[in-house]
Amino acid sequence: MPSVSPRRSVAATRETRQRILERGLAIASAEGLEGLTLGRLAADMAMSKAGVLGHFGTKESLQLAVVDAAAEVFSREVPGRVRQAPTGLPHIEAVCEAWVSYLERNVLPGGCFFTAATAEFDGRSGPVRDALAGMNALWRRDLRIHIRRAVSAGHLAPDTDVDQLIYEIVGIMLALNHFLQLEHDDQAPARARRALKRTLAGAVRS
Amino acid sequence: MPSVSPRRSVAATRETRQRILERGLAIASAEGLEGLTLGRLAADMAMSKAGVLGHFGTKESLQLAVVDAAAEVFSREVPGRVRQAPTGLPHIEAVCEAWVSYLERNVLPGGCFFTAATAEFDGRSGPVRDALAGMNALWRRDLRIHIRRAVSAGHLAPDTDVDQLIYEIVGIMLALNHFLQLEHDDQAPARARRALKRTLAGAVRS
DNA sequence: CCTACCGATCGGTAGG
DNA sequence: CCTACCGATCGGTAGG
Repeated sequence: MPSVSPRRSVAATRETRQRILERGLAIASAEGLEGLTLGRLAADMAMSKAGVLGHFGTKESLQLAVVDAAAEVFSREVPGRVRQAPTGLPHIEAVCEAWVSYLERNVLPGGCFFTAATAEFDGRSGPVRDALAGMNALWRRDLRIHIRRAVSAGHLAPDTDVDQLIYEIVGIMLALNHFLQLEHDDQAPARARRALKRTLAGAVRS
Repeated sequence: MPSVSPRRSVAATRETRQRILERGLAIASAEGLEGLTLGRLAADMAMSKAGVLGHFGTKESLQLAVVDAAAEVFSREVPGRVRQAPTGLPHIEAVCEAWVSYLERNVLPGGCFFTAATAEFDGRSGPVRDALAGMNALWRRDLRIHIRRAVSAGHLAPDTDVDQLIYEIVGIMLALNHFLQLEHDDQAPARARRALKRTLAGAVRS
């Protein structure tokens, strides 16, 4: 007979942890990953600071967990929505459209978490910065694979500068987040789509 | 006979204030405008917190003064360097080149102050956010004027979508700052120049 | 420009 | 998961 019946079941604990992370991600997207304080998060959750901290140990662990939670949301909302798209250029177009749509729908109150957190931490050092850089690198790697496939399939020109194309796509997305968050410019998604169309058209095999 | 001989001359006080702002701008570009704390700034300046605060009154006033100082540096380094460029497309090209060069030379340790501060404050409200939004709007207005002149001069196509062009240029610059700060990618300036060339070429009168 | 404070909040710990 | 703390730091003030 196992010594069970803890105060809270493992499942309930895990659920609380997930709720904390969802709230933390929303706060961090709008107010920054450093602005996400234990006191603020605890107040939002109607918990004590110690209760929140108990799930993570340190603030840095909380920040790393929020980065992971952000990656999960992004994966679900962008690559996760286009798995059915045909390989090559159609897949790239679908990924870009899902990305624009993700920002357009304001899934997180502060826009793209990674854009905000990266700008916040790019001048620092440590595990959080490294985790953010790693996520950015992973995402670029994903893009790179799909662009290469589009070249192999003959959709894009054989001399396509893959890193140049990634650079330009990232710029279009950074601008979209910028104009949405700072100017609340509802024409920004249309501009992003136009810019993406023009940029991809310039790389199409002629 | 005026009651003069204060402890410090007006000129010396102004100079100290300027030194504080220069240091504050460097800190803020790397660690954020909120991460610029009075204690940190005072320690860097080998002054007391009260000594620093005396020049500004409140932290918010310090932040607003840093925003103004950033605008002065940017004006000097970008538009200030291309006043001799001929009106129209050559002026736009010169401005973009000065902008890339400004980021390439790492004038501020954390890259573009406005990019970092805008990302930090775009989800908030208040005078600092408003000042940053105003500076962004001023700069876009400047770009818009030069693009319109290039259209009038017949350098750019008459049906040029001015705001679309601004959007794409801003995206290229945001990406430049992103890849420089996060990846220390020394190929990023070349990519920015290539993207600018392609984008402007697409708008040239055919 | 300084010293000497203030209340509030920070991340974190002890103990239950 | 809580209460009750801790030392450090925050922005800011008083008084000189």
